[in-house]
Amino acid sequence: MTSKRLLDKTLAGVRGTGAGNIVYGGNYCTKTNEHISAKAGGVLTRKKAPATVNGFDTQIVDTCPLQELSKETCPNGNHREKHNTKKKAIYASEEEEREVGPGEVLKCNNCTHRLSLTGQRQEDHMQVDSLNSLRSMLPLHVTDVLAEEIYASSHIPVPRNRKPSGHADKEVMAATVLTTLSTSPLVLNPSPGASALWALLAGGVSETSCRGWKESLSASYSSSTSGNWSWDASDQSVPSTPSPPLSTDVSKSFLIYSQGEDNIEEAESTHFLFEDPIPRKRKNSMKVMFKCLWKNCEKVLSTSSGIQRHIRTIHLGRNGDSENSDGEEDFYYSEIEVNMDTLTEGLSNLTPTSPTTICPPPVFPLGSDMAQSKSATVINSPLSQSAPSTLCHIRTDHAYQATAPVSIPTVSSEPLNSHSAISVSWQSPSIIFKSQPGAHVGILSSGEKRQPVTHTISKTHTTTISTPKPSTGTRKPRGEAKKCRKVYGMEKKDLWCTACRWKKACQRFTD
DNA sequence: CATGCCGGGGG
DNA sequence: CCCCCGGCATG
Repeated sequence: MTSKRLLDKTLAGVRGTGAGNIVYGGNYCTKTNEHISAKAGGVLTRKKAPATVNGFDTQIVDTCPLQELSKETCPNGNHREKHNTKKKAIYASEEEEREVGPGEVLKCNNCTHRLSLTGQRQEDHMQVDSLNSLRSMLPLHVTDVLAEEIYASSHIPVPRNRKPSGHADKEVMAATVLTTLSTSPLVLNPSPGASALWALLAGGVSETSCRGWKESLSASYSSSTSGNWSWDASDQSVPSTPSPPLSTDVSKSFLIYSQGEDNIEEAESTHFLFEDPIPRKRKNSMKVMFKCLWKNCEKVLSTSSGIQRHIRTIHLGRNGDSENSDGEEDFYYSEIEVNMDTLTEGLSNLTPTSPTTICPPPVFPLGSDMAQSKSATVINSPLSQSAPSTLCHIRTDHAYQATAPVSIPTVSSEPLNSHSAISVSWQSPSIIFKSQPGAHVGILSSGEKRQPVTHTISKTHTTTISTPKPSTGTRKPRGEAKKCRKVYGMEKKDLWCTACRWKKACQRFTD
């Protein structure tokens, strides 16, 4: 390849990376998502993408801050899935995309955000200025892209009123952005390149030269990051195949983590997933990050200064530039070692607790609630988040993962439908997994019974999870509804439903 | 104790 | 299957 070409590629890669983050999150959500992300990514080119799709993406991007974004990703993915066909087609015409070329549109597998270098997205107006400032700090093109992407994708919440004043501020912003970014995309690939990136970030963005970036990026992408898979410009095949990494072995590890629930299935068959993955993933995935401990703030930055700034400006309401801090910020953040994988997961939910944090899931009883966690856990153990109103302590230990397998079986009973896996009741906003309620679940609970609790809830859960085997041992608690016997009375026994007559569980008045 | 059901069993 | 019932768990 010509150097030029290379360059382009690299650039593309960069972009892709940016976008990738988010998408990645999506992946985590579910296996399905992986496809989605890939596809979606393909599609996304703003120009070309169908309005619908676009709209969707855009919306998300614009509207949500990083955290939300991550959440949204999943859903997004779903939607996308729906459109997949379309997308596929689009993807198919890679050529088209290609034509666009690096300069013009960012293409990544991921999608979510592709910006034109030239133009900001309409939505971004508000932040344009900040963006610009950011840009100035970064090396040339790449920077540009990066920044934009970052912005676009993560939308770091920056006080709008706060205008970047001076270099310092800019730096801060940049740092913030980058950091944020780190949470997302880069994280995904714990490749050397990534580290380089990190280093860069930490060091001060502006310093690095384009080249350096490129190099590192390219290196990371080409080699270790199988993850980038999708987006590799050269790799055209990817698009068509939704599931990215599968083909490569590297992907293996990726898969495991990335494909959330679905993995379960796989996991089942392949135990190695759980047993083995941990070590593997750890390899290069640990990173030191700084997490904001402020209540409800899950911000995690890669640099201490960044986090300090964040705290200072966002939480303490001090001036961004006041470089001199009394050190108060120190109280509000902590250093954490983040496992990239985990992070990613977190990304997907990015909820309250930072992505980084993961609380080991409680034991899983068979409770339905747990089930959810199970599923999640099984996969990535993202859910842990739910619990953590407080943060559990950071540093992820995947110990619980070990447990995961156990639960799997249960879960597995579920359908392996595509996305199914996680249906998550976690529907809370944060949800990660996409749940498409429809199909997969459901049925399990059928006759089996009534769970004492509220129907709604129980239903959901029940469905989601495989119902703990009711029959054996545990008898279902008596239903509340009046049964035939009570309703009709012994005298009218003939009116009873057969089940009642047989002394079986009433079929007519089910709870 | 009345119910609701499970686990069996006979036809 | 269809019918029944013993018996246990619950409220």
